[in-house]
Amino acid sequence: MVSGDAGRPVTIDDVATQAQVSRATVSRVMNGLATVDPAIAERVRRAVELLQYRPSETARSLSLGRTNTVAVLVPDLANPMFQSILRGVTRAAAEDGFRVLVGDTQETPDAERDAAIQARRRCDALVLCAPRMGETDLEAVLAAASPVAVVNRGIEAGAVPQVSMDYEQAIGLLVEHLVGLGHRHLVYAGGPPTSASNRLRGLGLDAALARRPDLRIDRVSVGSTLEDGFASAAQVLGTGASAVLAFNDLVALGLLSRLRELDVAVPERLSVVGVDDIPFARFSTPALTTVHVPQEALGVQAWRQLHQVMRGDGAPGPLWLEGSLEVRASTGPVPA
Amino acid sequence: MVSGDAGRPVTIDDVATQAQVSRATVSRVMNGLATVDPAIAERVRRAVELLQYRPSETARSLSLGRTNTVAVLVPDLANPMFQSILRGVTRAAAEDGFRVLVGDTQETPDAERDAAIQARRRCDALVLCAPRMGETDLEAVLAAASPVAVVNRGIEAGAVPQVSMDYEQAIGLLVEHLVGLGHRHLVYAGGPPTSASNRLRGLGLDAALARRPDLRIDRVSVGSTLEDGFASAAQVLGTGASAVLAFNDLVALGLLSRLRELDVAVPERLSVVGVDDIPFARFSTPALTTVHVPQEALGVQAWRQLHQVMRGDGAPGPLWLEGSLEVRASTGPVPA
DNA sequence: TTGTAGGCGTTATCAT
DNA sequence: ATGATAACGCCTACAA
Repeated sequence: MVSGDAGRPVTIDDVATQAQVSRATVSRVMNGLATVDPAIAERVRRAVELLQYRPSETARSLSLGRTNTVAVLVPDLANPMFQSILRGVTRAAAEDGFRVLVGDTQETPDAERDAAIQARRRCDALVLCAPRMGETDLEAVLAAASPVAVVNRGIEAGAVPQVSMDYEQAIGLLVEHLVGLGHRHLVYAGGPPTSASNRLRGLGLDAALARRPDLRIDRVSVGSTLEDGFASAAQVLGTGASAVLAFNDLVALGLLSRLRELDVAVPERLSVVGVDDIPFARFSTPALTTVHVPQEALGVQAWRQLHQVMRGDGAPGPLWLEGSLEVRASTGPVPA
Repeated sequence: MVSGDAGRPVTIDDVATQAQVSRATVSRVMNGLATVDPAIAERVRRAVELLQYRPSETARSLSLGRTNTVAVLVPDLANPMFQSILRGVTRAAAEDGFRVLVGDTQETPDAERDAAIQARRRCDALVLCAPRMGETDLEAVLAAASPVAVVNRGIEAGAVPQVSMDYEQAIGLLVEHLVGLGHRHLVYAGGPPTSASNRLRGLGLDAALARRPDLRIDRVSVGSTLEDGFASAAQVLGTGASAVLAFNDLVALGLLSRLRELDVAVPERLSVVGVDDIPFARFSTPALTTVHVPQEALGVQAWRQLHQVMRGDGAPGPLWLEGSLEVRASTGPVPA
């Protein structure tokens, strides 16, 4: 696709002619293959330089049967979470000489299946981030688009590489922290009902309740954005809880903003925690207590697992990444 | 790359055999080309369905001479600005049937040139976001990788599609706003010296000074991140200015966080403004006065211009997008 | 309307 | 060590 001065792309044939050798030799030089007479190799290199020859990746792909490209499909490119995962995959894949083709399904589960199959036609592998599609479609995609790695959607299938954040554990850390501060009545400001990661958080709450029967945890459905958090204040305060577990940091920060408007002192009257540890969490007022989630690592590990499968080194088991508690100023002792 | 049950990818030949027709006919049916006998077309479609045939995009690309893919190169995938641009390009390009290959040069100007040429080999076009490379390299890339669109780097070259944010105008809006509140001594917390957009902001300051000779604007070099803003408090306060213009919202919010720790009342003692209107600007304490920048539109317009050139409809002139003032709570009258 | 054959640019096999 | 030649999978004149 890169053209010379004439406008017509310069091909391997042009170089061969210029250097007075065969295409095969040019190819060998370009790929550093086999042993080529140094003098001839030099002649070829000069011709390459002279003509500004760049091999066609498309032709190479066709001949080699691989594109050295991996597709990453996310539900929403605007979500900081998926941006981080995308960055992780991009950087990790680059280390192995792979490029990334990005697809954004814009939160329309119906489009995911086709988008996945479609993306896969041009790439050697696929990373599926938090797919929203149904179980049946997902299985079909996993079969049709293999090799595929799945991020943040716990699935049963054994042979497919997958890496997920252990939100159940994350919630456990937060509940323990709050309990340690004396809180006994909590409220969970939940995320999208269809989200697999929201389900995991719910399991974390269940586990916490099982451990501490004296605990009360109300659950309200809020959403996943700053706006959702902002709008949830009344609902959250209505429960009378002394601490709120937000679905994520965005919700927590949105809520914090509204609480300040309402003159609800945090953490004196209400403790607030989030999940993710996005960069802003440290800079809010008050700074947000949260669980640090290695988002970019999710992408990195997804690629590593995928690459392992592509090399034929067998399928690794599901990988669960754990978070760590970041105690900041938004949590404090339960009000007397 | 999608394989049938046998493991071997199913090709157009397999379908032709199955449907008892020639490859050409299968191709025609797949592309809805020409007029094919309905009965035969149906036979082909059944064969396609039966064999789960998916044409090889690679082979199509080689034959057609285009990939229907555009590369987007950004200095840093972690920067919210570039994420928005990427999203804009991805969505706009998708409407025209194009996919996006993303590249992250990780803020290493030396890597940009090769990355650009490299990315372009697999794609039909290239979007260069705020390239950090030198003028010479840039011109070389523009020539070698055409068609290229450039975002947020004002360049002289006339024929290349480019769209940039008019930061000069943005700064003008902010200065006028502050002047209207009575401020006469401002400080600019500047961004990276090599950044073209930082230079534009400087021009905005110059223009404002030209309009209002009674104004004093100190300039300090701060950076572009939350951390940079946080760390700049002493430097900023040291100037004695009554209002600070931050390079962007990140810097402004980081500064806000630190000012709160220092018990410097905003806006009572110091007014603070940013640039970008990132989602958080609305939710900080106090909410940040800033200029709304249509970041995603930058990406959308870049694609539109690029696509126009690719269609041979001629090169559009440079496009400058303008921001709009968002007055919030972080600015107020100059202290008595 | 359908089929035949050549070409897209590269790599890889096999002679030489 | 080098050069023909045949893939790779698809599209598209051109011929029938």
